[in-house]
Amino acid sequence: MAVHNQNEVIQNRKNRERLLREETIISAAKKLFCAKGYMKTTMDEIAIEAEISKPTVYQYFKNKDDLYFSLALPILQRLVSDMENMMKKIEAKEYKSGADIVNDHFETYISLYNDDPESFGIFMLFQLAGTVFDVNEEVSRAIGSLARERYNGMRRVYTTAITMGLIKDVNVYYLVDMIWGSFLGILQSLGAKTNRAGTHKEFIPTLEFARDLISDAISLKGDER
Amino acid sequence: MAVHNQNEVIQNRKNRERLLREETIISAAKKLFCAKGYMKTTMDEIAIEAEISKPTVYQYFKNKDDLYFSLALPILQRLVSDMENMMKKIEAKEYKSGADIVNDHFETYISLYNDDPESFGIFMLFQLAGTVFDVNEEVSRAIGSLARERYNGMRRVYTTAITMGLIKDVNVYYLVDMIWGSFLGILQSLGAKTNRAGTHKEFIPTLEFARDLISDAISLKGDER
DNA sequence: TAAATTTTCTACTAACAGTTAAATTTAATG
DNA sequence: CATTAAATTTAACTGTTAGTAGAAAATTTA
Repeated sequence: MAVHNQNEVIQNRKNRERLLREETIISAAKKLFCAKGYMKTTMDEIAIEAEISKPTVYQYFKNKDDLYFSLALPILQRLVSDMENMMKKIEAKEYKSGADIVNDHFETYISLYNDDPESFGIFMLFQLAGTVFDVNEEVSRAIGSLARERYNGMRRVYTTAITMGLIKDVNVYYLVDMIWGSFLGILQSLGAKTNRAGTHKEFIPTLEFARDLISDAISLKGDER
Repeated sequence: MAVHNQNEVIQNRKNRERLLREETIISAAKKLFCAKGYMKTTMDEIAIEAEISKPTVYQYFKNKDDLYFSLALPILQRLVSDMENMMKKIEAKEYKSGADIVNDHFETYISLYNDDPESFGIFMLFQLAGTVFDVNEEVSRAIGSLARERYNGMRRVYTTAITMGLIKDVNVYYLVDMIWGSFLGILQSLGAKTNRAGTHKEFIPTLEFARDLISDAISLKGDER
């Protein structure tokens, strides 16, 4: 009993240490990828930055792409938890209008981006990069399933909003796609214009414009309720 | 005189041959990049596909990135010429409503994408790929200046539409950004979902949804004119 | 036909992702 | 303290591929 317990405790510590080292590698990789770009960063450099040897890096990550796209996973995890929050809020009838919901929806995107623009950029790239990278099947599946979860959840939020009479009876598939697409595209096109994502915040007014336009278009006016 | 003439003729033929070979390389590169992706396509393969040797490829293109992004240039050229057409149409007062303009605007994007989804994908990637690729300064500048030209032109189209009383007095900077962004983002997010850009056309209804929503939001209603 | 010029190709280098296996360290156990 | 087991390092290695230098071939000019 005592021994079994001790084993467990040791195992726990080892797992913790493993996670810690994984984080060390990820943070070293992120620093270098962001500073020098994917192509110019070598696995040897990442190992040195993480203060370990190269073969150890490969014990934690299958290959360079795997490591790169692992940086995008926390973004998706937060997207899912943001969605769950919105779900709770609408079920608790905390939203008083369609505009409330759309505002919240955009707000979660903006704060997510602001908190970690670099990872967000990698996440965006991942969606486009099928033809460019040799993406690890496992990472790809993980990202895909989280994205689906989030997407289904957001659709449910808007469906509920329709049944509650907060917004017009629009096709929620298209609506959710359009909101996400607008955000992505605006970020991307303005990032390209300033030629460095994250340095300028010029996309905020455009996002607000888009948000208000969409929110206006789907909100039920006084005489329509 | 005769000799000079001959020189000229020969020079012309040489230029023609050079362009032809360049096209052969581009078309070989495109075929392979699209089939196997950027990473898995080697310069040797491209050379073989183009029926020349590798150093010859490098006589025509500085490096692999240069070759890759050269595929995106025709897309931008067409974007500019589409813009010029819309400019002519609005100056000739051929647009009868704001919806006409927005429809046309989206339509040019859609047909551009349909005509060559692969190149369009590369073009999209270019905007995001600053941190990934070692982009040639020259190509980068060329793309940047064409994009700016197009963007300024589209803004003028909408400004004219406002003065003509076809649409509401909105901020045209934001409007043009939003339309482009919506298109990009919707394409991108649905491409990610089906996991292969260009194979499915599922984004069309979402685009139509976005188009109608935007067009509705900026159009002057009967009682507002 | 011979010299000059341009184009192309053979054969190479340098860099880097990813691996292997033996040596070393670190920690757990009796 | 000695033994066992696990993880890490060392250091060398393989294989691939972007990019190049210099020879060879083709073409143009005289």
